[in-house]
Amino acid sequence: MDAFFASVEQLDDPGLRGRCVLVGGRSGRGVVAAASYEARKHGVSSAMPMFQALRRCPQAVVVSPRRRRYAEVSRRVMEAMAAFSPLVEPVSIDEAYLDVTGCGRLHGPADTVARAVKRAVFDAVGLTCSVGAAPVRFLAKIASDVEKPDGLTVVWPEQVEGFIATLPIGKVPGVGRKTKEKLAAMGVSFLGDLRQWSEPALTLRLGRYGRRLKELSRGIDGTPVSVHSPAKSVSSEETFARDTGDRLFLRCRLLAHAEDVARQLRRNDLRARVVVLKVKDGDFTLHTRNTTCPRPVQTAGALYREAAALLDRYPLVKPLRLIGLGAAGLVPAGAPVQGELFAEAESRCSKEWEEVERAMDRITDRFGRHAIERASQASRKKPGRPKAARLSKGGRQWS
DNA sequence: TCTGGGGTCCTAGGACCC
DNA sequence: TCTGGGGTCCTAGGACCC
Repeated sequence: MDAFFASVEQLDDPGLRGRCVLVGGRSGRGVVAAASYEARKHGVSSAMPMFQALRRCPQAVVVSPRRRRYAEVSRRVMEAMAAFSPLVEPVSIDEAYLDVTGCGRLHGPADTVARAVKRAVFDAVGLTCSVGAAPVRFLAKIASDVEKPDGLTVVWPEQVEGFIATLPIGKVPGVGRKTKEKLAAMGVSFLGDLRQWSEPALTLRLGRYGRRLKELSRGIDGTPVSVHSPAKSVSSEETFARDTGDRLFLRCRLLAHAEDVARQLRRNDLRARVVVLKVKDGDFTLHTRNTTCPRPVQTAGALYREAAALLDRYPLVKPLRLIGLGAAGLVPAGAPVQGELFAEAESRCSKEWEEVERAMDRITDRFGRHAIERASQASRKKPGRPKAARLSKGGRQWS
């Protein structure tokens, strides 16, 4: 999709059409999640710090992201694509691969299909997208980027060799800043340049990815378009308005993230074997600490206990910029557990807490995010001492 | 005035097992 | 008699993607 989040905002609010729109946090420490094409003309791009973007484009309207809305539009886009082939692989909220191998008799040649897909997407959601078509997956992706917005680029089989010969190496998916630097030092500027290099030489310098690049340079990409890929991890994190070393505050935020992650686990009927604590120092160095649980956990309480223990063992030499909690080693919630090996009482206790948290989900779904909170979470959005928990007289507002 | 949040995959060392 | 070979799991960091 073209400038997806920004385009959705312009779609929903006609007052934003034709204007510079930046979607992202406005807290001073945020970055641009999406910039409308009007804003891009002023040198703004996504992932740019918001303050920089606003310096380049002071007239821009900053809009907070509405993830739910984008997810809804995304779902309809994916459905529109599914009409062409059962093989649709969403790779992110605004991008998907479509395998139309063997659909020629039904839909016609590649450019015809591509045009039809663009039309179907526009009819479904009223937004433009850019489509790339090629004999192999990675070239289709690169092609989709050639002409934007509202682009359509086909790399026909007989064009593949020429396309690769002059393709800047940095355009290849997986070649980022570091790899590009390494390759530049080797005298490689275009994907085609890799033809001079032997696979062992590339593997020596780039590891497993060297072999992959060698194949790509020959136009070979065996990666299939696969529909089903279950999540391997879920997480929740936040960057603070100001760096902090306040352990009480950090623990409190950790609990909030534990609740968020637990909600995701429940929604997807999963448990986690691994709990990850993520912290970023004021100087941007990132650290993770993880622990493998004796049996998979699902409740916020259990996630929090593990993460808090990791945090307690983490020496806070410098104040932290970010804290996050992740869950990995995901297993289906119904998967068998060697329950008998654990104390009966402990098992019953965690079962009861799972029930409590599911009840909290139902209340949250119905009455909103802050309809119910743990007492320890009330009034704890900033560093400092917690205020006392309270219960209002009518009993309608619980903290 | 200060660089998000959510992911995936790879690497590498150490513990441990047979 | 101075220490193999193959495997898995765990942990931490890093590159990369949208």
